[in-house]
Formats: sequence, C-alpha cells, structure tokens
Amino acid sequence: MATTQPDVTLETSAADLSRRERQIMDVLFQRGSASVADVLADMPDPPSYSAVRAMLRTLEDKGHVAHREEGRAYIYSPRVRKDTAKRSALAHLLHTFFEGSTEQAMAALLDLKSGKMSGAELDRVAGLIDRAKQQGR
Amino acid sequence: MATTQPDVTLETSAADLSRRERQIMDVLFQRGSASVADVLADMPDPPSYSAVRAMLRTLEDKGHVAHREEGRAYIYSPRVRKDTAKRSALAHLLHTFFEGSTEQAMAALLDLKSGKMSGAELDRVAGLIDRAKQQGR
DNA sequence: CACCTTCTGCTAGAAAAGTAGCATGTGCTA
DNA sequence: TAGCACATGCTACTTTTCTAGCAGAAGGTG
Repeated sequence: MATTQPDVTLETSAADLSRRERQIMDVLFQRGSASVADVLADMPDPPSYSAVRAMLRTLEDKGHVAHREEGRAYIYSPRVRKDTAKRSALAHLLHTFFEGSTEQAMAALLDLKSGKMSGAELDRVAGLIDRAKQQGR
Repeated sequence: MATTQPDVTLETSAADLSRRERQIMDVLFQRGSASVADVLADMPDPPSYSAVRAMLRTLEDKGHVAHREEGRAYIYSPRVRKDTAKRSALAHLLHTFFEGSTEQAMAALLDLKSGKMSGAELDRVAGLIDRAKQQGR
C-alpha cells in the first residue's frame, strides 16, 4: 500500500527554518510568547542578545512570528496557531520515525513515560480511545 | 546530584544540525538507510546531487551518519539507533508542544488520525494502556 | 574495445546564517 | 538633572551552509 502521502512536505513551517530560527520557534511555541530575554534564556548554547534580536526580526520578516509592545519591550509570539503547529510537528514525526503509524507512536509514547503517568491519566487516555472507537464504528 | 534531566537540551543530535542536514537525517531515519539518490529523491525543494553528497560527507565527519559501500555506491545510515532518535524526538516534541504531558500528546495523536485508525488498531492501543496500568499499580 | 552511465573525490565560490557593537530612546531613581 | 539600566534600530563582519562542476574510477553493453 503506497503510503505516499505528501503530508510531510507541507509542514506549515519548520522545514525551511535555519538551525537558530528553529530553536527560537521551539521556545516560542513552548512559552506561547516571550521577550527577547526569555527566548535567550531558553536557548541551547545561547548566542548573544543581539543575535537573538536579529533572528527574531528575520522571523518576523518571513512571517513566522509577530510582536506586540509591552512596556518598552517587544513580546514575540508565533503566527501559526499552536494547534496547527502541533499537528504538523506530530505528522512529521509520525512520518519520519513511525512509518505513519499512530499505533507505533502511541506505543513509544507509553514506553517513554509510562512509569511517570498516573493511573488517572492512563484512565483518561483509555477514555479517549473508547470515544475514538465509538466514532469509528 | 542534579543530573536532573538533560532530556531536551541534549537531543542526541537534531538540535545542532543545519536545515539541510536535518532534512537529510529525516530521510535517513525514515528509510533506515539510503543512497545519495534516495536521499535526494525524498528531500523537499531538492538541491543538486552534488550538494547532497557534500552534506552527507559533512554529516559523516560530524559523526551523525556512516556509510558502507554497496556495489560502487555509498549507502548511508544514521549512527544513532533509530530507537534512540525516536525517543529524543518524542521527548523534544512533548516538551515543545505538550508541556511534557503524554496525555495531551496522545489526545492530539488520536485527534489527528482517529478517523483513519482501524478498530483493531485502537484495540491494540487500548491493550497497551491496560498493560501500562498493570505495571504502574 | 569504445562508449555511456553512474558513482566518488575534490576545489572553489556564492549565498545565507549567525554574530557583535554602536547609536539612540526612555523610564527610574538617587 | 545626571546617570544607570534596558530596550530597540542599524550596519558591518565572520563563519557556516549550500552549491556547482571538473576529474577520475568502475561497471555494463553493443
């Protein structure tokens, strides 16, 4: 069965970002919105303040982020809705590492954190699956 | 001894790769191993054959990939085990988009593909969750 | 064998990414 | 009001990424 889905190519963003830009977007998605200093604080192998500013400007030019002024500082946030970004990231991961199989991904997820999940949490997830089954029927 | 969690920062790779390098690694993880031509075929906005070769060489220098000769062609493959790569990718995604919550990630996963999952597949996943519950108890 | 195809090894260059630092504006506070 | 703390706007520079293309080796085929 040719699973030849172009779904990955799109990616809504991420695919065409440079290393630093990607790191910045990650921080922004994780925090929702952030000042330059915030971004800097969360970056691996942190560059200079100036460098971050420059890259945020680039990202803004490219349309990936927007800023609003808060006091005298700029607060940046991603322009794609987190939900959309989530979906593409997930889709990309699925394609790259799990042959597109949700089942495999779920298994890996459970394997990664099962020890750390509470019973209640597991119950809720089980509930979600039940609901999916209902709908699919 | 606060070796708390290097989980995200480390990333086993990915974090410090350039755009093209990342794209190549994605192809390699997805296919397991691949010739230059294979990689090229799967890349978005495909560069030249030469360019791909050069980047594979770079990746090899950096230790991210290895090659073996098969006939007169080089077949490249990632040097980190797919499993390890999976884990870090998943961990990173979890941190970036789901506040580290497996539950949220599962929900998103179901939401993304629930329509496309077979009943049997859902059953198997439910089974996995049951098992996790057993263990956690 | 002569030729075509397909692969690698190089080298050199253009383009993009990443960076630093100065100038400037503004609020705060001693 | 003078000075500090922080913020942005720029610009120029260095480094890495990305790319093309030539030369040579090796297999396949008429």
